[in-house]
Amino acid sequence: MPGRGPRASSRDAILRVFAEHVADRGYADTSLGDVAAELNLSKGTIVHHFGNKETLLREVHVAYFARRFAEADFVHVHLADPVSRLVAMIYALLAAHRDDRAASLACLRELVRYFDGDLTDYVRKQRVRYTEIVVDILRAGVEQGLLRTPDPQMTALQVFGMCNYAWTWYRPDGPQTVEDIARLFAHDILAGLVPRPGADPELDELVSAAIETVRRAPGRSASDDPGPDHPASGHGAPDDPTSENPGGDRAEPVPTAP
Amino acid sequence: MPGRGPRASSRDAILRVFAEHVADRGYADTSLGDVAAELNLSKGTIVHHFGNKETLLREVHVAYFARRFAEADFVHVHLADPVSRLVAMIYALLAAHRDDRAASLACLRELVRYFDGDLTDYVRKQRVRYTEIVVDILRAGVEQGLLRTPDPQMTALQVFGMCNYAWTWYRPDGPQTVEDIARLFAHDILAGLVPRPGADPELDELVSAAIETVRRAPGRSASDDPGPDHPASGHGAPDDPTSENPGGDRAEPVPTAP
DNA sequence: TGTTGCTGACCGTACGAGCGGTCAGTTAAG
DNA sequence: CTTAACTGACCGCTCGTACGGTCAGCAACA
Repeated sequence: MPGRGPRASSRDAILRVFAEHVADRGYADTSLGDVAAELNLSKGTIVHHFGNKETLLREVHVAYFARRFAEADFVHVHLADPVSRLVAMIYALLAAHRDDRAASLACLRELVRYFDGDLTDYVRKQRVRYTEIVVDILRAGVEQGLLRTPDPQMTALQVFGMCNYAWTWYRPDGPQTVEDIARLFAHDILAGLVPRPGADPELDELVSAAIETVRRAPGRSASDDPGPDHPASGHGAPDDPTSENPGGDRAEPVPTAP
Repeated sequence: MPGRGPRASSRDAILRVFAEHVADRGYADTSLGDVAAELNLSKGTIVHHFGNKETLLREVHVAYFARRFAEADFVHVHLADPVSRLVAMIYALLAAHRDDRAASLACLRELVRYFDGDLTDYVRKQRVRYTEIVVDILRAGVEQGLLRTPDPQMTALQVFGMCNYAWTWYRPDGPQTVEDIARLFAHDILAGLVPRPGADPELDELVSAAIETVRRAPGRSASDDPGPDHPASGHGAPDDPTSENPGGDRAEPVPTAP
């Protein structure tokens, strides 16, 4: 127990346990009382720190996407060609299931809560921005003749689906490692399931190399590593979390996924 | 209002409205009182018919899978080769988002409730069986040299993911039709995103033909058509819904998805 | 050095709303 | 008359939230 620590802020701990509960039970079935009890805190303390339950979920979500954006930045810095970047994004999305489990599941389970304007527009912007990163990769690949798709937006949703749906079946102690899964998914979607005579072995190497690049990224494997302070570089978070887009229209012209 | 109809069983109406509420709000946030009010019924009536809330969800789930199994039967009867069958299954899964919206969303949203033994083993068996249908198609394709994947089980999960995740972004009034989406997804996963010189145009025809076959299936377009009484043919439901597998182990060796 | 006063993390209780579920009774069809 | 759909009041419970109060640490001041 924190034992009324000397200014020991319980914020992070509350956020962590709350995310775990949401990941395991879902938002509606997560009780603040249970979270408080697990931390030997009073329910009132949680309210003191965050105000209400919804804010907790929002903070989990914002932090999760900050980590994903930092990851995307890393990918763009260390990998140049669109195909490698796409593989890396697939791997990153799948690896989050293992390395950022609680937040990943919490966000994916409760994803639908961000549709009806329940949560801040900032969260919506994060989702749109993240989707655009992958769409841009696909579009660049098509322009360079390295990829082929008549609708990058739609294909991005396909990629998000095959990765994000993993939360329903992926288990860290399963037979396949995340790297195995990423390699298979990337190969399937890049080379296709229909075999062709002139299948180039270079593709397998490219896939493995891209995965390895991200896997060896600094600040990995430490599961409770909150990641670098996500410097506001290329794909940094849009605007500011505190500013409530005034008069922002609720219409969502382009579907987003992650 | 049904006006205390002549033996007019409200069962189906309750099930329908309940599924819609779960699809829109999720199971935990669905109130039996709200469902009853929408039907001008008393909450007690719902309990009278179904016993409790969990049973309602289970019945929605069982009915949903019965429809999917009937669909899979149709596919196997009318399409012979594994590639066409795979395309048809992709299309069927996507089309359910449009033609069987409420039940699809309800099942996909609350999918995770079937992991911890909350619901009957029968529901679990349905999921496993459905997964096996697609795995078998993939395996047959590999054996006949028409498909290539080192791990049919994993690839099946990939396919389920890209289809089922559509519930998070698909809107019936969106720019693309379900047929467009299915065609794109099928082509992407079959031919791959990396273009190859000798891309055969036959594949596009095969994809379109398979989709068209399922689209023209009898008993379609009538949205509230409960479908044929899913005759217990090849892929019929496993065992009996009422029999509670005694001593069934909770272990789920192979992950399932839909 | 002693004291004073402020800040903020934290507690404990209370409250009101809403939930799933119960049950005795009513109504109408067969 | 029997049966079953249905009602509406009711119970027990859980939850999010509100709020008054406690106490440790710290800084300013005498």
